[in-house]
Amino acid sequence: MSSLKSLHSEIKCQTCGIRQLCLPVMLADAEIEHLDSIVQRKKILKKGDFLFSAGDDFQEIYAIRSGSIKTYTISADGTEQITGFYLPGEIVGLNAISTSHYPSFAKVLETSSICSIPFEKLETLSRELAGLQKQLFKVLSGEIRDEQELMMLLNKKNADERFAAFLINLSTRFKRRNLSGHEFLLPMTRSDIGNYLGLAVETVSRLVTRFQKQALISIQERHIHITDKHKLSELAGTVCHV
Amino acid sequence: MSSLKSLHSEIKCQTCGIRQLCLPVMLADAEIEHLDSIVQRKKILKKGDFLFSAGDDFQEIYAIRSGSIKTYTISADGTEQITGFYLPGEIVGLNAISTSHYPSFAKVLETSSICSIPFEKLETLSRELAGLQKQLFKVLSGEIRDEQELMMLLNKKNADERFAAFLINLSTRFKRRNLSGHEFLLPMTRSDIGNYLGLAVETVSRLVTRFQKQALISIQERHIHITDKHKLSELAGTVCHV
DNA sequence: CGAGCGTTTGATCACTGTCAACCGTGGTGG
DNA sequence: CCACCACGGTTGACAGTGATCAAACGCTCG
Repeated sequence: MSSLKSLHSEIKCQTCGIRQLCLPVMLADAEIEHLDSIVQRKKILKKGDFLFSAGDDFQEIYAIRSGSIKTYTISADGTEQITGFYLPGEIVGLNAISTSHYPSFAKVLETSSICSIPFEKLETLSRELAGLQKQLFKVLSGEIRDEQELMMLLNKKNADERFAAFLINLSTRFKRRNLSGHEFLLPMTRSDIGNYLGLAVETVSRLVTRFQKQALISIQERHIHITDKHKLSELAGTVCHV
Repeated sequence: MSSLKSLHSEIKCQTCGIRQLCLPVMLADAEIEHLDSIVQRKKILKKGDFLFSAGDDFQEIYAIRSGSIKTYTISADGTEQITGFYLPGEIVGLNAISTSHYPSFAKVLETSSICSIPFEKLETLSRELAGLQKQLFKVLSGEIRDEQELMMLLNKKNADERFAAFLINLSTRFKRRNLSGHEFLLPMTRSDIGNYLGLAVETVSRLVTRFQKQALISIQERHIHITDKHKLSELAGTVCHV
């Protein structure tokens, strides 16, 4: 236990491998120390654990250090709607600020290491550190923007284009984390993908097989290899930057 | 001209009819004066005018005083996607913070009075006024949340439910502005509605006529009267709070 | 080893998009 | 002043994409 604690206390924003993706990105070393002093490391969470549930009191936001999370809401009639997948360096819980209760569930998709940040303290600190405030605004604004892009996707694109866009998006995000953008592990099930993209599981499954036949990708279970990123990007209606 | 100027200078956050919906909501009187000092009143804008276009340098965010705005993006293949409609007291331009360029167009739907707020100054001021910072965070967070709700709508609901939800949403927002929630003017065309909801114009038109036959609403041109809010809410999959 | 979940594949069907035609209105120019 | 056009809106006929229903298979985990 003490060894575990010492292990955790070794984790610091200053030395965190993904700090350039996370809140510290615009801060000087001395400022990062301030931020670090209010960040709490959490235990490692396992698949199926909840970061928070809809209705819980909003106290903190969460930064993913490793692993992945899905957030989803449940509507009156019980249907689940996945609102996002979160990768290392991304912040979860921002949609709770406006109402002081989390409006969604956050479920861990695979063993993950999470930092929790008390939001009141973060607010206070960001009044002292202009760079921190700026970054917070950027993260919030970026999330709005991402969702607007997703809206366009759901409104105007067919199944092929949605799935292609989804894969390209994931690829881009993995790459930004210095992981391969061509070969990675899907953290979510086909069913999750379908739910997120507004498609039936069966449709996603058919897309997987068809995209393989068309030599755009090759998949074994969750392990995906993007073999023709250019065509995939074209399909997605975005420009390929590799 | 001087009379126009004096007219404009009379407009102040302190006495603005919608200040309890807008940024000043959590501020003390003295603090509102600070805010007011950085807010610029703009000329009255007319239908078809642009607040900003995609690609423009991001300098300021805009608060609607009266009238209405639509924001939309244009994708590579030229299709337009409306991302939101904005009513008095709502803030436009927040999705530009993360990239320093507006990612969308903002077009005026009817003669509107708009306040513009230089964002850098607002950022600085919000480091002094905790209430202002809090409200900014809330507005940003609220926008994320609204969009997630919209996502659910686009992903999981059929045409009837989408249109019902759209009307209920508008009704609620008008009511919060002390306008009638039962009778109001739609600021946008059928085509806009369809674009926003991911439906063809023809489908929207058919919905209008069918909802009238079902005695849920009655519409003359843009003038809508919600006659059975309860059933409409049920259809929308939300709970009716009237 | 069995149960349950995740995945795949096939057959069918319906919602909604697309195409087409038409009406009314408002604006423009000859 | 009128003719014309552009635009917003409505209605009908038809077709296609993707949902739904059904069944079967392979993993994983208790």
